[in-house]
Amino acid sequence: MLIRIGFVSIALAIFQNTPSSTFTYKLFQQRPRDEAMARAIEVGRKNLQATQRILYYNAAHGIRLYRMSSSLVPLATHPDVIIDVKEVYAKELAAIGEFIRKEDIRVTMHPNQFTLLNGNDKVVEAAVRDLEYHNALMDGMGLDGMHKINIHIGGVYGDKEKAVQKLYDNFHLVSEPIRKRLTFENDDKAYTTLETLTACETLGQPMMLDIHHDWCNPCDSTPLDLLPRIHATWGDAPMKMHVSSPRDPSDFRAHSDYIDPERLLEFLRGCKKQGLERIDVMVEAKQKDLACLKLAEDLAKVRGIKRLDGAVLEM
DNA sequence: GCCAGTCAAGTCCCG
DNA sequence: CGGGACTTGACTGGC
Repeated sequence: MLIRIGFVSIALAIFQNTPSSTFTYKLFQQRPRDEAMARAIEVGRKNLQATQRILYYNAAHGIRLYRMSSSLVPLATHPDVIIDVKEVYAKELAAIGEFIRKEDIRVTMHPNQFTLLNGNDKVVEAAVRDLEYHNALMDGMGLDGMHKINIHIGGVYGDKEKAVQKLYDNFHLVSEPIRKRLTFENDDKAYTTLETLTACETLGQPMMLDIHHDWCNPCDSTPLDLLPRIHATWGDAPMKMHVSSPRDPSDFRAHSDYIDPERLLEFLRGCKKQGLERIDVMVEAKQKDLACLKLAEDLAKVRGIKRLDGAVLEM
């Protein structure tokens, strides 16, 4: 079984290279419109350059899974601003996409917690706009449907069944190109693995298993019990999952600096036993790329696991 | 150059 | 129903 490990957004090993520089609406309003617009576009370009640099770093370190920042282009979806990212950054996006394909890196994006498809009309409208923005970036990179955009089921609003039904009812608002990329992740408080899986099966979208969220918010079945069904939702695309470790027993939901390989290893062994040929593991840890490489190093010490590259292993 | 406060988003809990 | 917590990294302003 091939295991590819990745990290989120920023490479700490690179000096002063954030892909998430901001330009807030408050500041936007304080300047003449033309100047403010130019500034927003410039910040976006800087973030894309930082992203390109991180991808160089990933290729050099054998890291073939990466979640891009969701704050690449500030204010791109703000109703009063709106930046056509595919047009404005056509050259930059094409170059990044070409590099991603050449180096066989799988990229994903994860709109923030405020992007939900089951809220009120205004919330859903903003969420769809946000998904279109994320999709436009990946489209501009010329990436296929293996590169995913991940969100959560959404709010509960006092009645989970009704709230999930709202998601189903709203799903027609999500365009076909976005559906090719959209995954749903179980969360640490509201929607369990089984509830998320059921929604994914109903909608025909892949399920992103977050194993730490499952520990925080378990259901009657274990992730390994549900693995055949979860795996099936991915179709032709390799299955992807999230892992993080609790920072502290008293602060269980928060992410720690690095990943404790033990509990993950137990899950990976179960995956191997069930015949999975490949799994992509996204590390969510404070130490980002350093935690990703450390996990690869730790897993490589385990008997039966071979490190093929920086963050690529064979089990 | 450091530290505290601000910003942005939507939900959920408390009063 | 209004306000604060939650979350996260970047950034601003005071000293």
